[in-house]
Amino acid sequence: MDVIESLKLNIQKAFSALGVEVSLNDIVIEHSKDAAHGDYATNAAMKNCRLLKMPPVAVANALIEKLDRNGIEKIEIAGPGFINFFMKNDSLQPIVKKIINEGESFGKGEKKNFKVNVEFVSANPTGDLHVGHARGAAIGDSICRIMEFAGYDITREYYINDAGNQIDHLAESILARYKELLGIPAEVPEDGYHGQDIIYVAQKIIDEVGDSLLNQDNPIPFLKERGMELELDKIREDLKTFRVHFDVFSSELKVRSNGAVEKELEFLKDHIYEEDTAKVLRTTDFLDDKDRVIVKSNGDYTYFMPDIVYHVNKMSRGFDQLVDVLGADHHGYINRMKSALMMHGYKAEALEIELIQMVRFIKDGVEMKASKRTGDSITLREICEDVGVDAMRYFFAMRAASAHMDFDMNLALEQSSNNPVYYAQYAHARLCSILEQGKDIALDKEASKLEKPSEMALLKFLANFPNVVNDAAKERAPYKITNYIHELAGLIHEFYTECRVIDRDNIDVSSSRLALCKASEQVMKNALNLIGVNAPEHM
RNA sequence: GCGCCCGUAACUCAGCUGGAUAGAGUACCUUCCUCCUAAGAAGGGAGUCGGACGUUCGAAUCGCCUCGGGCGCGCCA
Repeated sequence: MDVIESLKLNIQKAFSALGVEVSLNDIVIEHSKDAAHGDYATNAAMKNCRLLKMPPVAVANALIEKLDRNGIEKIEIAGPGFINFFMKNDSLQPIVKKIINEGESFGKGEKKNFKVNVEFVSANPTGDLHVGHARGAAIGDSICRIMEFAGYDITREYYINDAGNQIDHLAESILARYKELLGIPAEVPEDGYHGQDIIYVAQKIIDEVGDSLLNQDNPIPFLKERGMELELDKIREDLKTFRVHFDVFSSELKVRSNGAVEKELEFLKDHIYEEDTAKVLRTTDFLDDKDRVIVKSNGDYTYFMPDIVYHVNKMSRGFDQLVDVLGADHHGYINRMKSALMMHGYKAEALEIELIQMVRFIKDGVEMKASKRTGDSITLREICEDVGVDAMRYFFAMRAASAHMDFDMNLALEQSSNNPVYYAQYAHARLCSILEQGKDIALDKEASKLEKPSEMALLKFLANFPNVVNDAAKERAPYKITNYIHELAGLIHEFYTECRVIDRDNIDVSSSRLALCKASEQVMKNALNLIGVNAPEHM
């Protein structure tokens, strides 16, 4: 059991001895920010003073009379009623052994037997992934890594909107480029795609089938299918570079096949009314503030209709929860989709939507507008080449998804050494270097010689990693991992500065410190992996 | 007009299930490499936590109001 858990139990028992039962969840142990406040502190006395009908400080005094002093050096009452714990060194040292033994599993949560489907990116296969997709990809993938590590059963899913008319526009655009490349005058339609990648696709098709399409009455169906495949291939390639993989690619066409939409309409009929000749879904019966048209007067479906089918399809595959990672401009969509699922008897919580706020890319003080249509968008590929995948992923994982963010291109492009990702990676590389040089010295897994402030601070922080993982998973908040990484790097650098690790005249201490290096290196690597950033051994 | 997100140091942002002196990076100013990676460390200046009221032992954090910025509110996708 870790130190924090045992402190909680200790306090709970003390409350019992005073005749009050307090839930473990109501006892909060926090790391003291200031060393003068000890190693750990609790506000339990203040929080529960009403139960005992005594002033906070009196409760604190009564509590500490009842506390078990095992492993505790000193207990103090401070301020308005905080109880500060000063731990004995040997109650903090055992974490080193635990980390080294568990290795890359340290921090993993228990299997939760809870299946979650996370859908993210889902960019239309009509052009290269651009930089606007990057944040969603980085955060979506990090959420998956963190939740998986915390013990959830995760399926990563990409939804391909291959049924809409954007695929027609794609085919027409490719056809125009195809003709151009063959020397036949043609123009990309106004509402088509004007990006460079379309020319690439057209060339690829020429390589495959030559000019044979010119003789066909209607080459559009072929171009739709082949063009989409080629676009998807590029997207998969870019995602791979970005260290993102998907378990499932779902096709809208497939989801809609076999009359699935008609069946869904039939299922929903009690919630549908007609207005003129359109069909409207009464989502206001649930969470929405407005009813939604699902079948237009002309008989076409609105985009909402197949999306309902898709979400019901996902639920029917046995997931306990769906998570959609969407751009913040989709927030109006949350309640209508939840409402539709509730018509199927699912709880509102069955679907959670993670909104990703817009990123502004600033270069030379001017915002760069990324547009797929105009062709002058910045692609994910080129920015990864310039900035590097590590920096991109770290940067995006650094901020809460809900926060608007500015991406300073100049900083990212010109001064990569200023990027905080290097601070963390450098800490890792330093440790690796020391471990390499001290590899002939046996590690003292008991870490019995650790006592310096920077050593003890590091120990406490390492021990907290599993809690941080759990919290980040529960909140679907990768930035909490990134914050942890940053702070851990700081503690490692402080330790490095204060404590000379390899000292051939003092092998005992070296041995303990090397074990601490190993444990710190392991936790740093585990944490970086959760946000998809490499932990280099040399820099 | 209605709804969602945001407003914290010069800049970019943490901190928000209420807790001790509000933090980090960048930028600026001092120090520190005969010694395991100076892509580092130590220290300094920098704040009416947008504003007002309320809830209470205690509010950056919760509630209401208000101001400012972004985004939604289609028989578009």
